Amino acid sequence: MQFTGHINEDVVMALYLGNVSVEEKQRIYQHVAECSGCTREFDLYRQMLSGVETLVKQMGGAQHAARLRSSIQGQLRQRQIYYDLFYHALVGPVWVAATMHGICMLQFSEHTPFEIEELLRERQSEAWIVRDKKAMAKITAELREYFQRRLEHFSIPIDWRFVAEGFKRQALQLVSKIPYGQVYTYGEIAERLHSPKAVRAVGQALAANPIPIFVPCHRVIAAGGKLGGFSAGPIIKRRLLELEGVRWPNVTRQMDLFARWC
DNA sequence: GCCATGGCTAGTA
DNA sequence: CTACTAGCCATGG
Repeated sequence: MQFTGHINEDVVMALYLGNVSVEEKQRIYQHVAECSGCTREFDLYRQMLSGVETLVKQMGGAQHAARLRSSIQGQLRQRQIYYDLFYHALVGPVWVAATMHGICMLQFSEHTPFEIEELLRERQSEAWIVRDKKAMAKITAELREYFQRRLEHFSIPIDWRFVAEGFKRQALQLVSKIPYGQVYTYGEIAERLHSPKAVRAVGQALAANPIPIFVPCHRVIAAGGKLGGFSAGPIIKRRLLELEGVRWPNVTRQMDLFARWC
């Protein structure tokens, strides 16, 4: 067993089974004490394992241990959220986070890792949150390609559990289908949600988009070719549209300059 | 339930 | 063109 810096299943299992040297054990415990993420995580593992012990005793055999172990690992994976920092000159620093179900958050502007973990924990209090460059590599790679204009469609699914059900989710799911480089107005989104007058509500829903870029709310603009708002500010919205090659009309031009879908 | 708040819009001046 | 309205409606306190 090699301790690589953070608590994971292998580390905990090794401790549990006694497969670590005394020095290594000390090193691990010291790290757990210093790293808030690991403290929390280690505690959860410990609770789980004590539960397992009880179960094993009750079931009267170690032969069940393997099955339980894999079942626990499955559950752990379900609660895991990985995150990492991405940077591009066009948008500055960006935090991205994902679960086993897909990408769940993208935050513009600078935050400390601690703040990002807080944000994630607000949305999923039971999550085990780990900064992991490797686990996020596919996502950051696709982002990089997107900003190099070499990628128009992300292959990573979206974890919709982080978006409230109902109108908000409907709006964002619809927006997620707008193709690269095309734009829609708030009114048109409202129409397609069968409540043509809910334009402001659409704005509210988009304002609460936890995953901009992946859910391309920047492709929704105001009526008459106006830019409309953006949670991270109009400059970034405009840059994203320009990156995607959207022809920017001045206000005198007609809406039909925009490409359409449907 | 009531009220305020928006990444809005269409109409009018 | 801009500026100001009065509607509108899903949320959150």
